[in-house]
This record gives sequence, C-alpha cells and structure tokens, in this order.
Amino acid sequence: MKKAQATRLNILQKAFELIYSKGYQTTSIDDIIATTEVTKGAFYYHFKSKDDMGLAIIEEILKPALTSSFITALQSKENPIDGIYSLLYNILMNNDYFKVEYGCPVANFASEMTPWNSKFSHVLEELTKEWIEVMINTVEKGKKDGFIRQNVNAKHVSTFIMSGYWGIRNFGKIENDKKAYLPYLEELKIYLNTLS
Amino acid sequence: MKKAQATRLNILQKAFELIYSKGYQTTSIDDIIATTEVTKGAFYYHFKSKDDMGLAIIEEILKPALTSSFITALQSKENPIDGIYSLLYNILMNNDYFKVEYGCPVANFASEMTPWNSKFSHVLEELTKEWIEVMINTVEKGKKDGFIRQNVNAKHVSTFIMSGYWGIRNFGKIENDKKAYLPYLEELKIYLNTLS
DNA sequence: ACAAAAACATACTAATTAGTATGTTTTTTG
DNA sequence: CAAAAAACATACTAATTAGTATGTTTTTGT
Repeated sequence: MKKAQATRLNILQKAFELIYSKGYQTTSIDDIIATTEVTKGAFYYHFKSKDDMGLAIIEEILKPALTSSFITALQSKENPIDGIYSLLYNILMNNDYFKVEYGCPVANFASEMTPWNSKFSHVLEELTKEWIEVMINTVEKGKKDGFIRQNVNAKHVSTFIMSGYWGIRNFGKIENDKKAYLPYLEELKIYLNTLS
Repeated sequence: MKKAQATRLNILQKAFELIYSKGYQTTSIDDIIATTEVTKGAFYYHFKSKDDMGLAIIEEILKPALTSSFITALQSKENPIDGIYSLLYNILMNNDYFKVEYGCPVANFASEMTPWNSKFSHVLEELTKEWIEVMINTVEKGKKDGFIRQNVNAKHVSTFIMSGYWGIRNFGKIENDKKAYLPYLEELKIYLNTLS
C-alpha cells in the first residue's frame, strides 16, 4: 500500500502535464503509459476509465494544489487589495508551474469538457465556486477592516476578477508571451484601487 | 460556380455548429458529412484537410460575422462607456446565436488549438488583435470627445475588458446558466463608470 | 512459509479516425 | 454538341483509439 500509491500518483502527475500541454482529448492513454513507463494493465488497475483518471487529476492534483496556494496568497497581505493583486501577479508572472503557452489548466478543462461531460462540469463548478467563495470572504473581511468601501458587492467583484484572470490566460495562450499579461495587470491594479 | 459554393458554405456552417457545441477534436469529418449530407469526396474536394476547414471557419464565418457586429455595436452609442456595456450586455444576454453552455467560439478555438497548432494560433491572434484595436479606437475617441478621462490607457482598458468577457464566457459554460453573467455585468458597469 | 489478494504486464479487439484511390455525374466552355 | 474540367460519390486503408482478457509477479496477512 505504498509503492502502488506512488505509481498512481506518478500516472496522475505525468498525465496532468501531458493534458495541460496538449489537451485532454489529444492526450491518449498510450501517450500516458509511454511517458510514465507503466503498462496498460497498471493504468487500468488504478483507474477504471480515462475519464475516471481525468476527474482524479482535478480532485487530487489541481484542487489541493491550487486551493491552498490561493488561500495563503490572499491572506498574505493585510489589505485584500494588495492580496488579490499579488496573488494574480505572482500566479501570472512568477509561477513556473503554469506556462503562458498552456493557459490555466482549470480553464482548459472547463473549455474542453464542459458542454458534453457533466461529471467534469460538476467538479469544475465545485472548484471554481470554492475559489469565488474564498475571494468573497477576503473582500468581506476587507470591508470590515476598512480597506474596502462598504457599498462594494463582494460577489460581483470576485466574479469580475476571476473572469478577467481566466480571460487573460487565454490571451497569453494566443500571444504566447507573458508580456500579454502586463496591460491586464496594470489595469487590474487601477480597478482594485477604485474599491477602496 | 454557384451550387458548389453553396455546398462549401453549407459544410462550413454545419461544421461550425458541431464544433461550437462539441469542440474541434471531438467533431469528426464523418460527423460533419453526416449532418451536411454531403459525401467525403465532396468534403475533400472543397477542403484539403480538416485543419484547412477549421481555418476556413474562422476566416470565413467567425471573422466577418463577429467583427462587423462588434464594430456596429460599439459605434451605436455616442458615449463609448454605453457602447461597450451594451455590446457586452447584448452579446451575453440577447444573442441567441451564442449559447451559454457552449461559451465563446473564438475562445474555445483558442483554448483547444493554440498550444499545438501554430496556424490556428496565428489566425486567432490576428482576430483578437483586430477586436482589441477596434476597442482601443473607441476608447480613444471617447477620450477626445470628453466621455473618458485623459489619463485612461486605452490599450490597458481594452485588454482588461476583453479578458473579462472571455473569462465570464467560461464561467457560463461551467454554470450552464445566463444568470452567471449578471454579477459580472453589474461590476462591469461600475468599472466602466470609473473611466469617466 | 504460504495462500490470497493486490499490483502489474502482454497481447489482443472492435470501433473510430483522417485521408486516399478511383470512380461517376454534372457544368462549363470552345 | 462534345470534350474537358469541375463537382461529387463510393469504397477503401492504415493508424490510432479506449478498453479487455488473460496472464505473471509482488506484496500482505496469518
């Protein structure tokens, strides 16, 4: 019950990298077992289907990694305006787990799977709602602490910011250059300051 | 030289609908010829490959349709703040060519094709740059006409707005309900008013 | 140590894929 | 009207796909 978990995790991680760079549909199981150097038997011992593995990637790789870094980044600054900006700046400019040319893995999954696969839709909805909730709470706390105006709607602001993030990720993919992020970040900073 | 063009256009339109709802990879040529009721011979007479057809969809269907409606919507109001808001409101809430559950066709293409297909990346980059340019010009005109502050950076603002649009489209896909657009639109209105 | 279960390996299958080879029909043009 | 080119039709192919059937090896509990 130790080595087996390691191979399972190895499959998930390697498969994630392949899917993140090539997309879910274009990543075949043969691709995955070739790069992980496990056999098909091992793969289907751990996952009952390709979709089962895809969902496990979201639940076991993306969800914990992103949610924790999301929360700590937001809480790193006293003023949520600084917290939100530094979260987005760092995730776009300094994170080298994410690549400009590949966009946001969650947005990619959503874009590719969502209309025709309800299981994926569901876990992705849960995940994004969790993020929005975290950001809403941050904004509300900022209102209580006097950093943000009382008439700011936390849900609207959070949705607005998350949308911009997903969108600029797609721009980055197209332009294939982190420089594409800069105009967005500049305007984000100005926008965030209007909330105080 | 008349009926042939009609079949070509028919293929492009039906293929677009399939791709818009299911994605490019998951739409097979057999799918396309089944719904268009043309044969494989006809298909490959008009397009030399699947990618050739995909690019034709962008160039001949999406580009003209979107760019023209984009420009006229932006110019419909004297104040660009109203113009931009009504453009986004209408494209999100009133356009029934686009479906919530399928998102933005251009963003879908970008998300799915961009990292591994440079030809698609290129035409999509051209297309989005064109939109950004149009919006920049609108904002600049608004500055000249006194509707928008002089210290507003038109490029930053345009990129910021376009990002938000693409992102909220992805949210809509996940939530599968136009209501997901409303918090975004409310905050967009507030943001746009800070530009005046 | 040994049986049983867990973990992995190999060789297949049936379906689907983009694309082609080779036709026939329809239009156009001289 | 006839030949040539354009437009479409049919039947294939070779590769790839997710998934399975049937093994062997390794680990675990007793």
